[in-house]
Amino acid sequence: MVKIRFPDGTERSYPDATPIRDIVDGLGGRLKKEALAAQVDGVIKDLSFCLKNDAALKFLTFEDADGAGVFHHTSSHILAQAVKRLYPGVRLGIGPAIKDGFYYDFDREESFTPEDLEKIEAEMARIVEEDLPMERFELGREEAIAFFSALGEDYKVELIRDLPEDTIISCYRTGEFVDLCAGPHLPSTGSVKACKLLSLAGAYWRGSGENPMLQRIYGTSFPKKSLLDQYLHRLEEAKKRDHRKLGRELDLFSVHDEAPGFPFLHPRGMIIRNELEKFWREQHALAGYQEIKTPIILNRVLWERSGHWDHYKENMYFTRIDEQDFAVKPMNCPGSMLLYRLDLHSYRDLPIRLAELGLVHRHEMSGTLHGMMRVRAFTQDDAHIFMLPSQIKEEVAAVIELTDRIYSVFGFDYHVELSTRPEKAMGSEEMWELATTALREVLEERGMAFIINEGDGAFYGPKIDFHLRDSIGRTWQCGTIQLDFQMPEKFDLHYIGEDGQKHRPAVIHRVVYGSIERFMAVLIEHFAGAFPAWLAPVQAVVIPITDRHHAYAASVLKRLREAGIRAESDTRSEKVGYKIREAQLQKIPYMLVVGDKEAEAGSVAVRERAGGDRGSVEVSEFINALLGEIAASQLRCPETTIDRAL
RNA sequence: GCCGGCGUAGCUCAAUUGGCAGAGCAGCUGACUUGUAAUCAGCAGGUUGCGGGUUCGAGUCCCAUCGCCGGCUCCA
Repeated sequence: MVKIRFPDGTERSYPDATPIRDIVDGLGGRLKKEALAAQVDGVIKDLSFCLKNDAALKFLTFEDADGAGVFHHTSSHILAQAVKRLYPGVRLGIGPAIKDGFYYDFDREESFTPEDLEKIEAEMARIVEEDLPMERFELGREEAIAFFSALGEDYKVELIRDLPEDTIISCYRTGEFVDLCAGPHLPSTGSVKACKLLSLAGAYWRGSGENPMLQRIYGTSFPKKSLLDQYLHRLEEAKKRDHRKLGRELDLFSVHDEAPGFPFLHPRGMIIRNELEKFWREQHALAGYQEIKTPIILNRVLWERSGHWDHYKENMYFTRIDEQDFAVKPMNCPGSMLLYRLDLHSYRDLPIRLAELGLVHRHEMSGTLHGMMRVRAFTQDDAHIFMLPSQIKEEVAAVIELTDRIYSVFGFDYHVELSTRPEKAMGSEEMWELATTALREVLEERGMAFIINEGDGAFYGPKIDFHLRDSIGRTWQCGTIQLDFQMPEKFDLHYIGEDGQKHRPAVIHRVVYGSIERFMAVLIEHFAGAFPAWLAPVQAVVIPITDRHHAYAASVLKRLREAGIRAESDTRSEKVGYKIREAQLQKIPYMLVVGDKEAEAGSVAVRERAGGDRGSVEVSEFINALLGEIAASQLRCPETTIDRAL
């Protein structure tokens, strides 16, 4: 007998080698129908898995992220099987579950077309209809290689050869189709009721540009058609928040064929940007930063010294001035280093925090450009912190706090990644180890969740990255904290220590917004264009009912503007409904309707963007309320910031 | 940069097997003087991304190029 413990704490005994499926069938209820797989002592297993030892057992349904993963993974096998049936010569790459779906990579001479996808979808439906059981079996290493070699599946053979020696090599069979796979899987193909292939894309084998490019088919699947429809609807809704669409509709920015990757900011977009910068300057002054500005074009010699010439040249733009080579800066650090080096620094002066809203240019590959999210010129809200080695952890922690505070004003959720030494790196292994450990310790001491991004550090040091989510769930790196022992060496920076000797300072490179352009893009999608009043390009619009109210409207507008409120008046000869509709579509926070009653009472009839008609109030009352709202929403001057600066 | 898809009026989209480039919204003009999400009428708007080719004839087919979209790679 084996003793099985369930999540609710109950325990039951079953005969040795009872398949999990029998247990769930015995329990009956909702789970009997919905269980897709199970966690045995935390390890995900097929329902056909036989329990031979005492264990904690948790059933997984589509509601569980792991359960959905199993469901999608099985869907990807069905996709591969359908493709093999329709196009027998195709060789298989890999086909994992991903967030909200799955993909499979195929190697085929001809390109798949959208029509092919329809055919494949239809064949997948047939495989689901056939309700083929998913049978797991294991092969020895040589057996497996022989098996997939015979099938001509060279990529699978390559995968097997690269598996660690002690790996159990398992395969799953559905009807005539067998795929190399660690599993687990659904018991059969029948439960994948609703399946949709979404897109087609090229993808390098094993993610390396050196390798051949395969054709990747993306899809998603659900246990019910209604869930699929819901998902597709959600996707449609999310696309309406796309910053490129809202940027045009709200007249915030544009991109032009004449300048790919270099967005133009319109007057309304500029207001948002200026508000962001204003807020940023306040926060950084409080946190003890000083602002500088360094040149955009600097001599080649500087870039050779900093290492950019060797490590970053392919991303840089160059020019010649008076027969000398210059480069347009892709980063702000070298300029900042020059400034630090200008003076002699005492250990008592450290840390020195030099902040710069620096415009950098990078030659990004054309295929990667994306609205304002990924561009070729952007402004980093940069800062370089020069400090004693003993101050590293404290300063890193302070930057994390500042970032968290600023993000929280916007209501962003974010996740954190720690990126380690890349292949093309400067400096010794020991230095990297030291720097990486310091960053890791700060994160751990603060109890922050983070994932490790192996080999993704900057060429001069490891980094902590803050990622924000766009409207359709893609994440974009915004804030980053990079620890650097290289630039101080390269630029021979030093400070005079207590002992009167020269010592090497450590440097942190950091950004909070990341790039103001990208941050604005994320912001637009986050608020779906409906900005809080402090950021809204137009905070209030006055709507006179008829021409005879224009004079009063003008007087209200004047008072609003004198109070520092960004306001406009809509004096077109249109009906109130028309003007309101327009203002709603422009997502203006407040609409102030003025007619006879208001003109007489010196009031405005307030309509809130979100809340609708709020009735009439005195003009001064409205102004005070709005100014109060603006001040409150920025949560300025929290005590912790002031403490730190002192 | 690579793979696939797409470029028609300011925006959203039509145009049959290759056969006269069109609609709504926005814009302009006029009328209407309006009380919380679209008043009516008229006018104007185009070298179909750009450049070649096939054809009696190309928005439509072919080639090349630029840009955009979705991915891959890379990155703030």
